[in-house]
Amino acid sequence: MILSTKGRYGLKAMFELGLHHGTGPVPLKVIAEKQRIPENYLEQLIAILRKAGLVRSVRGAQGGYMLMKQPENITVADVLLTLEGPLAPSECVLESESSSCDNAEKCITRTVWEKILISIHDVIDGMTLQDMIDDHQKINHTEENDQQENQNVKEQEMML
Amino acid sequence: MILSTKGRYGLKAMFELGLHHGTGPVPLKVIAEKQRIPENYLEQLIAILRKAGLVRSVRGAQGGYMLMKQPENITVADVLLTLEGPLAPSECVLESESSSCDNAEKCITRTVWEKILISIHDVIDGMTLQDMIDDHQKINHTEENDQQENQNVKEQEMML
DNA sequence: AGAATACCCGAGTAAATTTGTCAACATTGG
DNA sequence: CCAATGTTGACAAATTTACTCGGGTATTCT
Ligand code: FES
Ligand code: FES
Repeated sequence: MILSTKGRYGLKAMFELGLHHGTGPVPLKVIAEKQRIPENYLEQLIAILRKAGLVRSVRGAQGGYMLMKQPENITVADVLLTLEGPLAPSECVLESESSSCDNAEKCITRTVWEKILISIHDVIDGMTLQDMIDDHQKINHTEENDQQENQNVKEQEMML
Repeated sequence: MILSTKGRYGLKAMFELGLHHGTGPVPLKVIAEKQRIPENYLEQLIAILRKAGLVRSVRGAQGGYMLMKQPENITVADVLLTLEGPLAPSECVLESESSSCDNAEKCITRTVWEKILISIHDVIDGMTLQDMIDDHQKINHTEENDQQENQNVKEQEMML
């Protein structure tokens, strides 16, 4: 398994915030309950997201968290990279440390890691919270008005 | 970082075996030295690969390891999945346990993990050891002589 | 003002995983 | 036989994960 609970919980939490976007702050307890995340743990995760500028907080009674930007301007990559760090399969495909491996120019496995990295980023860079919300709406009730470009949905059953 | 050293060392080792394919068994010590892998550790890894039917061993003096199949019939996925287990970003996209998550109908993050999984498999299923060997030959021919300071940062930009 | 609500922060920690190391043994070639 | 090499299982340090806990601070409601 690739991701830790940080990334998984974090994306769930951000999605939950996206659902309530524009309707005031959402208390941590609500996020934790709805997405079934240990509240004390989520506290830590959302602190990271806050410091990264993805969410902002409102203190005091009736406070909570809200998205800092519009859901269409927050990508899955923003969330996952913030919480998990680089999703590179190996050190040598990180920008930070390009000289960690000794014979990088001859190491052919490096090109494998690069291709995996690019492939992952194709997915997570190209998907925003708004895309997730749209998918969710479409699944929950498939009537409604909106007829816009079907960009990436491929009608796979989401079970149940 | 996604992969552990198991997968990284393992793919290096398999690549090394691919280079020597058809020329008799390669001792563990040679693989370890050429790919700079702790020999005692590689011992464990190659045992896994042997049990998975990817390599076979020749005991005794002048013994060593060799690929069980042709390099073009061994994919990167074969190696990585053997050593790392499923590369799924989350439990819920494993065939083994599809009902592990309780409210899968509301969970839109699952589709994200599915897309990442598919994307990774597009890469690793479609690449064989022979592909890696071919790439290696090509690189050695083009920059045969000198060891230049290469900036691979350019390739990072491609992933957008 | 005072109480309730809710974020903020740093410590601690048990369990799991990773990344090896080591020793004894089995097999083969010369 | 002897040396080279694979086979196996045990052990363990270091790191990471996935939390828990306790006190502190800011804000709002009455
Ligand atoms: S593993 Fe990093 S360059 Fe080969
Ligand atoms: S995380 Fe598994 S279904 Fe949502």
